[in-house]
Amino acid sequence: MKAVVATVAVDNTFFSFDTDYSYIVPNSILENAQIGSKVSVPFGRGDKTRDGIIIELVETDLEKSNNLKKIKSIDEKLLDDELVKLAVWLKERCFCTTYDCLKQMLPRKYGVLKGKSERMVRLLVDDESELSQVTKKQKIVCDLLFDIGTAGANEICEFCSVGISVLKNLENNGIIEFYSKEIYRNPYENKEVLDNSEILLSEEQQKAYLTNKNMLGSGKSGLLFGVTGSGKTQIYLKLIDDVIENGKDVIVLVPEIALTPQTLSIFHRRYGDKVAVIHSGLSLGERNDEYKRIDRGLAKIVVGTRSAIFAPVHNLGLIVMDEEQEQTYKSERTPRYNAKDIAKFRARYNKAYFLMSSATPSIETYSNALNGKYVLSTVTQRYGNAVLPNVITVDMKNEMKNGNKSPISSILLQHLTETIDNGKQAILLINRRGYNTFIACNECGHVITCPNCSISLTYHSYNNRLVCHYCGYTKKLDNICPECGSDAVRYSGFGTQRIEEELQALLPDAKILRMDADTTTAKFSHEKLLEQFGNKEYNILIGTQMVAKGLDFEDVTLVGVVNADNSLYDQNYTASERSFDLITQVVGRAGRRDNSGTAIIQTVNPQNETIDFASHQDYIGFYNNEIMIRKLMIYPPFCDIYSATFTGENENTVALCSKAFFDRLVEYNSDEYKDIKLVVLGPTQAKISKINNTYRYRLAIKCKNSQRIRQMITKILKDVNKDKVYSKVSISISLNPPDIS
DNA sequence: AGCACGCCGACT
DNA sequence: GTCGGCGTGCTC
Repeated sequence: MKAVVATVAVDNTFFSFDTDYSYIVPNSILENAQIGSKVSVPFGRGDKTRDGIIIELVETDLEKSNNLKKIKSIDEKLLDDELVKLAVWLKERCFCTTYDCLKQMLPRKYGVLKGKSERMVRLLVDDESELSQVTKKQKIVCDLLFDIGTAGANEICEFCSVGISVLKNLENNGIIEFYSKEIYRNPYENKEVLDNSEILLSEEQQKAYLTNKNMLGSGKSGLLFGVTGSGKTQIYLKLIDDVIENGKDVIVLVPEIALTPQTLSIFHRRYGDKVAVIHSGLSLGERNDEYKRIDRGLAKIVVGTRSAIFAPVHNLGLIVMDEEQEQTYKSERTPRYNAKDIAKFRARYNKAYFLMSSATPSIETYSNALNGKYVLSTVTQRYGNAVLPNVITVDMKNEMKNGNKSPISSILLQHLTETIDNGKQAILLINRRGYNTFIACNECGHVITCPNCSISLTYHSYNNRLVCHYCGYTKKLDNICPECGSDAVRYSGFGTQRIEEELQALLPDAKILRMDADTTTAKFSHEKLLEQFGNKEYNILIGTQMVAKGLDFEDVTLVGVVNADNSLYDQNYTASERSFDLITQVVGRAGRRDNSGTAIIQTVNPQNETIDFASHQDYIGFYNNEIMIRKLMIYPPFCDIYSATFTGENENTVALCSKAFFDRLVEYNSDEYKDIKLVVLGPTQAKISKINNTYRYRLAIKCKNSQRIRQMITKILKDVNKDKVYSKVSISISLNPPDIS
C-alpha cells in the first residue's frame, strides 16, 4: 500500500528546531492537497493545532509512514510553486524558519503587517471652548493637537508624557478620533485619460533600450547606468510596454514610495488600473485588494517597495529596480533578505529579466557589470536641453577665518538671494534633524546622552525638549549639567531647525519649508509638502536626506549641501559610496530642465576625494578609486562579510554569548569546517552599544559566502541556542550589512 | 518557545 | 498515599 506524505512548514517553530515536518495526507483531502496549500496540523506533545503550508508532496510505502501524524484539515492553495521554492531557498540563506519566509509572501491575515501602520489622531472639535470638562493631561494633548492638527498616537504620548489611556478617554468623549495614516492614494483613480504617447528615445537611449530588449526572456540581470536626468525611466517604460504586450507581468521596485510620487504618477498615467501599488504603509484591506488584483491577473504591473518583490504575479517577464544602490532593498528584520537576491532568483526561475537602474550604482553592482556578470548599458547625456549644474565647493574653514560663524557661507547666501530675486527655488540638504545636535558641559566636559541609549540627545526648539532619535526618549530642557551641576551647558551642532532659523534671520522675506522626520509625521504628509513646494508656495526647501532623492522641480536652480562632511566621517566601508551617492543626487536636483543650475557644497575638507568626484559628477573616477581601496582592504566585492549581532538587556550575558559564539566558531573552523577560509573580527561592543536599554555586541566574519559556511553558522546558532544561559540574548545574522566598520 | 513527562519534597 | 515544584527533552 502507498501513502501520500506532505512536507509541511509549520508556523511558530523556532530556528533551532525548524526542520521538514512530514504528515500523512488523508485520502479525504488528497485531491485538494497541493504545494502551497494552507493546512492545519497537530504539533508537539499536546498535538495542538497549528497552521502550516505544504512545501512538498511525495508518495511512500504505507509502512514507512505509519509513525507520522495526519493533516487535520486543508485550505485553499495560497502560493504558486515558485514562491514556495523561493521560501525554501531563502530559509537556507537567512537563518530563520521556512514559515518566516512564507509569511513574506502571504497577503491575507498572515501578512507582514504587524502594527506597522501608524495610528493617527485628529481633533473632532473646532474650538477650545468646547473643551469644558477635560482633565489636565487631556488638555495637554488637546493643546498640542490644536497647535499642529494631527499626529501619531505614539508621538503624542511621547510628546505629552501621557499614556495611551488618556487618548482613549478623549476618544470616548468624542473629542478626538483615531484613523490610519493615508500614505498614498492614487490621484488618477477616477481619470480615464491615459498617456499613450509613443516614447521617443535619443540615439543613445535607443541603443541602451535595444541592449536590454535583447535580454528579455534570458533569466539574467543587467545594469542600466545613466547620469541623473538622462532618461533612464523612458528606457524601462519602453521595455515594460514590450513585456506587457507579450502578456507578461512586471515588478518595479522603488526605494521608498513616499519619496517617489512623481515616478508613481508616471505609471498611473501610462498604465491606469493595470498598476498595483504595494508598500508597508498599506492598510490590511488595501493590501489584500492589491494582492487579489495581482493574483487574478487584473494588475500586470506591480510598483512597490522591497516587499513587492514577493508579489504573486503568475507570469513574470521583467523586474526593474530603480536606484539599485539604496539600502532600503535590504530587510533589517527577519528574514533578512536582499530584494536584489530575490529578484535574481525570480528572474532565473521565470526566465525573466532583472534590470537594475542607477546614476550612482553600488560598487558591487558596477563591478559585476564590468566583469560581465550583469549586462551593462550606459547613457551619458542628459535628456533634452538639461545641462549639468555649475558646482562650487566652499571651504568652511575659510569662512570661519573670515569671521563668518553662521552655517551658511557668504557664497551660499549670495546665491540664495539671487535665486529668490529671480523667482526661482532652492533646495538645501542638512544631514541632521533637530536644533542642536550636541549638548555638553563646558565645566566638566560631560556630554548629555540618552539614559536608554549610548547616543547624545538632540535639542528640539519646537517643544523645548531634548530628544533621543533612537528610542524617542524626551527630557525637559534644564541648563544644569547632570554630572557636575554647573550651568555652563553648551549647545552646538546644526540641525535642520537651527538652519531654518538662521536662514530666516538672514533672509527675512524668504518662505522656507522644512522637511524632516519631525515635520512629515505630524503636520502634513510628505506628499502635501512637496506639492506646496512644487506650486511655488515656498522659495527654499530645507531638509534631511529625503529632499535629495528623486524629486524633480522645474524651478529649482540652486542646491546646497550645508554640511557635506557629516556622513563622510563615518568609519565604515560603505560610507564613501553613500556620501558620493547623496551628494551626486542632490547636485543633480539643480537645473534638470533648461535652467542652468548651481550646486554649492560646503565642507571643512574640500580636498576630500569623494566630494571632489561627486562635485564633478564623476562616477567612473569615484569607482576606480573606491574599488582599489576595497581590494586593498579586502572588503566586498572582494569578500563577503557575515555579521552577527547579539542583543539583550543584560550586558554581561550578551558579551558572554558573543564570546561563546566566537569560541564555537574557532573550534569548528579548526576541525569539522577546517576547509573554510575566514577571518573573524571581534566580538566587540557595537558602535552604538546600547539602544532602548538593550545592549549590543557584534562579531564579523570575512569570508566567501557558500552553502558550507552557512551550514557552519547554522550549527553554531543551534549550539548557542541550546544553552539556556543565553536564552534572553537574541542573535541575528546578516550578510554584507552596510554598517560594518 | 511551549508543553508534557517525571522525579522529588510537603501535605489534606 | 497524592499534589505540585520545576528540571529535562522533544517537537513529524
